[in-house]
Amino acid sequence: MQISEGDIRAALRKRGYKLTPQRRAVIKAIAGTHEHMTPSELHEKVRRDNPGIGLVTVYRTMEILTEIGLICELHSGGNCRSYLLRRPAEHHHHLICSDCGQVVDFTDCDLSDIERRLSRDTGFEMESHLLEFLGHCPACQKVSQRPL
Amino acid sequence: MQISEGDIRAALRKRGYKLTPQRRAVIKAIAGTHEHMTPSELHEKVRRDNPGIGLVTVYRTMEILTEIGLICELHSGGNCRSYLLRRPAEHHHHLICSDCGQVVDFTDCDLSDIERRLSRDTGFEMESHLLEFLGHCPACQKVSQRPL
DNA sequence: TCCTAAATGAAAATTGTTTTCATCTAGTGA
DNA sequence: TCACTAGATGAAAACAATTTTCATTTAGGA
Repeated sequence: MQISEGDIRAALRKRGYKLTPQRRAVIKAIAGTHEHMTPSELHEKVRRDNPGIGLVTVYRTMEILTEIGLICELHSGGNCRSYLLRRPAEHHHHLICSDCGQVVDFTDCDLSDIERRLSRDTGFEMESHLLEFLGHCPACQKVSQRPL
Repeated sequence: MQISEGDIRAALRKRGYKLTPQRRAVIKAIAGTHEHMTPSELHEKVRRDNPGIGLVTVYRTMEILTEIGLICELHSGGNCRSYLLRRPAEHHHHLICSDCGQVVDFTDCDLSDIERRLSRDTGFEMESHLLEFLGHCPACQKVSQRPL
């Protein structure tokens, strides 16, 4: 785990947010895996250790963590709001296993040439892009090939 | 407009679906623009000419049209379920104006090399990918630069 | 034209998300 | 260390999006 609590505390404080036990619990839960989770999945996970925490708090924490840039939002696979701890600090993309939800980050795909060309051809002023790959990780491939 | 009613009828019939007046109205509404629309936006538009049509029917029609491959789903810009008439038959991507919703299709971006390399490096079996660009179209840039 | 599987719309049910509000607390300053 | 206050919390309500149910209607084949 490369993110220390101190870093988080500093990032929160910079914007006037407090580091509460609830937020710490939510962060711990999302930092403990590299699968993406919806707010309710995360809530369920958080509740195992901290039964008192409400779903609303998870929603609110996700909002803040996204703003701070500590987590990423994923879109593939139907679910519009699935969250993931941000690992590489720099711009990167995701390769997602549609079976187990595991995510591989990759940074070595540069779309800026394409972006520039598209911008030139269409006159669009570019704002952002969304790139995700969806597939089956090696472990899940084995499982599905195993005879029942 | 490159899709004829005959094509649609044939595509529907092939899977045992009927071409009802309601479906025709929904298809007409989505084919009349190249902006992406959510089910309720589409519903609103359809109702202008056909007041009786229910939102449920729009949902059901979207499902079928997606299955048939007549429309695409867009993800950028928060909205998870926004639909667009499919124009190029072949694999393509979208460049979306985040102000007016206008969409430009582009086919000349081939991710298959990247996909292959990623697959080789990670052992993933690739299933699909999601690529969208978000920006401001020339017309909307002008509007926002105009002094108030 | 008749018949039947499929489609429809209204309403209810379900699910996901946001807002409201009374209460509580992290973190600052004395 | 303590008191204070802006910010955070949880429960409940409100709101929004989506799906299901069901009685009725209808497209399209026989």
